[in-house]
Amino acid sequence: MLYSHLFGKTVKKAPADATAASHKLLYQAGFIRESTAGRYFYLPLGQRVQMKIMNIIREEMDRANAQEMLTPVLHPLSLWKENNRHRSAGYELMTIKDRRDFQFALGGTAEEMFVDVVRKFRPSYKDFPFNLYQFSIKFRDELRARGGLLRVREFIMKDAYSFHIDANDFQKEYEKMKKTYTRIFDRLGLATVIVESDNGYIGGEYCHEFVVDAEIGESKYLTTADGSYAAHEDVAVFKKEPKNNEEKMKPLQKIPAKRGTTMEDGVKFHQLPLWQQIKDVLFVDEKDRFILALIRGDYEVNEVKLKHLTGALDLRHATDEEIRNKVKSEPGFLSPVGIKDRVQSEIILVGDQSLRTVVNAYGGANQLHQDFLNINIDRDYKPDLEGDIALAKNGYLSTTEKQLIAKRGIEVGNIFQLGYHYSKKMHDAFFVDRDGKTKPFYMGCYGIGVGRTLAAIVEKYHDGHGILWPRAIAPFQLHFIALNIDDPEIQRSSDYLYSYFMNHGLEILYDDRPGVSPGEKFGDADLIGLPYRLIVSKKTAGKIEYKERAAKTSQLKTPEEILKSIIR
RNA sequence: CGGAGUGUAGUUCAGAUGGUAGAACACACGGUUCGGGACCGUGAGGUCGUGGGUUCAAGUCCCGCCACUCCGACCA
Repeated sequence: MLYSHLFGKTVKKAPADATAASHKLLYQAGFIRESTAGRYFYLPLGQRVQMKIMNIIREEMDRANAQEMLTPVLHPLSLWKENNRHRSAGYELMTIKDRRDFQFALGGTAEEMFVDVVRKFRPSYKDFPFNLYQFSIKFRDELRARGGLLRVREFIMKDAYSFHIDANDFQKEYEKMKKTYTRIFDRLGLATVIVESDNGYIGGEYCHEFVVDAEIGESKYLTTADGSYAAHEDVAVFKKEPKNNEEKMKPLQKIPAKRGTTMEDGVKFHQLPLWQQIKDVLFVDEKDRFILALIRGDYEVNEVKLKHLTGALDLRHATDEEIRNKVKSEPGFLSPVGIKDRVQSEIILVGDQSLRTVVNAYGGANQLHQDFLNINIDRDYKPDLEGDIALAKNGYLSTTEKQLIAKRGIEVGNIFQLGYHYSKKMHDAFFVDRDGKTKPFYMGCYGIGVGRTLAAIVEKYHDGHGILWPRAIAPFQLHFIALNIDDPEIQRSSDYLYSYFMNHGLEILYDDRPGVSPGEKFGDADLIGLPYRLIVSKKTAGKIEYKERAAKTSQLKTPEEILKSIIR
């Protein structure tokens, strides 16, 4: 490729509001441009990288016997309605109508489509298992796009869906995909952590994220130093050590308490530890039920766990007005004790197991400036539901007594167990088994965000001057700079070398621009970040200056020597 | 959804108190330079996000809308 013909050029300044390194560099180096928020043009350089990433994913998926196909981007909305997912995913699902008023969803993920195409064949048990995948544009109506390619509203995703006759068979595929993904990210130069996580609106019972460690990432997870445990904050569990269980229960006492409304105010007023306080967080779900989450004072409520325990799809915090008028309590003084007698509408008391690690707890008394002392579970209140609704944090102990470390990372891929989540809800999603009976098929799905992976690579591979592309995905291998190209002799030899390397199958970007200063050409080469830089000038005297992007020094070599060091 | 902020040339920004739209970079042409983002000259490029209002006069003041960015989505 002649640089002089390359569409998209480097610029000195990145947009003022770009904060992510990958965003700035991909912009400055001419790989991407924004269309509207969260929708990007991939310029020729960017698209070359994207294609290379896709090809690596494709090779590894094919190696794992998955089969590539393609589904329409517009999904009939009726399909999404079969399992009511248009509602649960409604907040980020986009819909569109054609001229006949036929409604479509702009696909954000394609489980329904793949179930639909599979059931068209009325499969037999003999046809299983199989794994189908595609690369296609996915639409997510994100509340907020962020960090260049890191969180966007439109992107290419590799999504795969596997179909099985039972859980056993699926389990093998799940493990195979874990290995395949690790191989893929390995080849892309990314070290990934496999993190247990929440299925969210995709559904199913368990799943894992592939996370690249990075401060800029949005995925919060907890891990142990030895890596034996890694789980997303949404699902991470930890040990809730007993506090004062040996203490004797004292009688419940109501006392005046002129204090502020924070947990800290309670600690100061009563001169008692934070952990002895009961934290009461009132939520309202999508059915307008009140949900009072109860937890030991030094812990925080994990909303994802709370949703799972209560079956709520959507939670929001109750307003002060609701606490006063509907629950007949007082912000900052909520208490499970006697609260059911106050509320007319439905209220569900959800207790965290940590409540059982304390006796004689204290907290509000559902009235302004009134507190209870010596509150005891079972005696003074009884949760309707009890379980784990606590948020794991840095420094807590894992269930195996190891320190948990909180980290952030970029979620570049994930694998989901779907089980019967779709096949039981959608009609005809079955196969005919050996015994002649129809049974729902068992599913899994597996996704990789291509653009986000690209951004994650840049986050990992850059320095103060620009990008350092790993060779496997660099848009070109060689950045060939001709200085003094106005000299016909140099022009002739550069042109010759350009074809020489091309003819040897190397991808080469030839900076043939006349009248551009050396400094500018070097700057552009560093910014674009191809793995090898070659220079020809008056000074190189028949040889070529060779330098690897990350290296400090260069050597003079012959074309043959360069070929040898590059084609390893 | 809440809070904060920003919309002026392709980009980064400047345009106190209202009075004929500016710079730098980038771009085009000419010339000089030529191993770490050189320089001189000339030139082209803007419905000041959008709609309304106040005013003799609005980029500037007021109101609505739109777009975009950042923070938060949590302790009752």
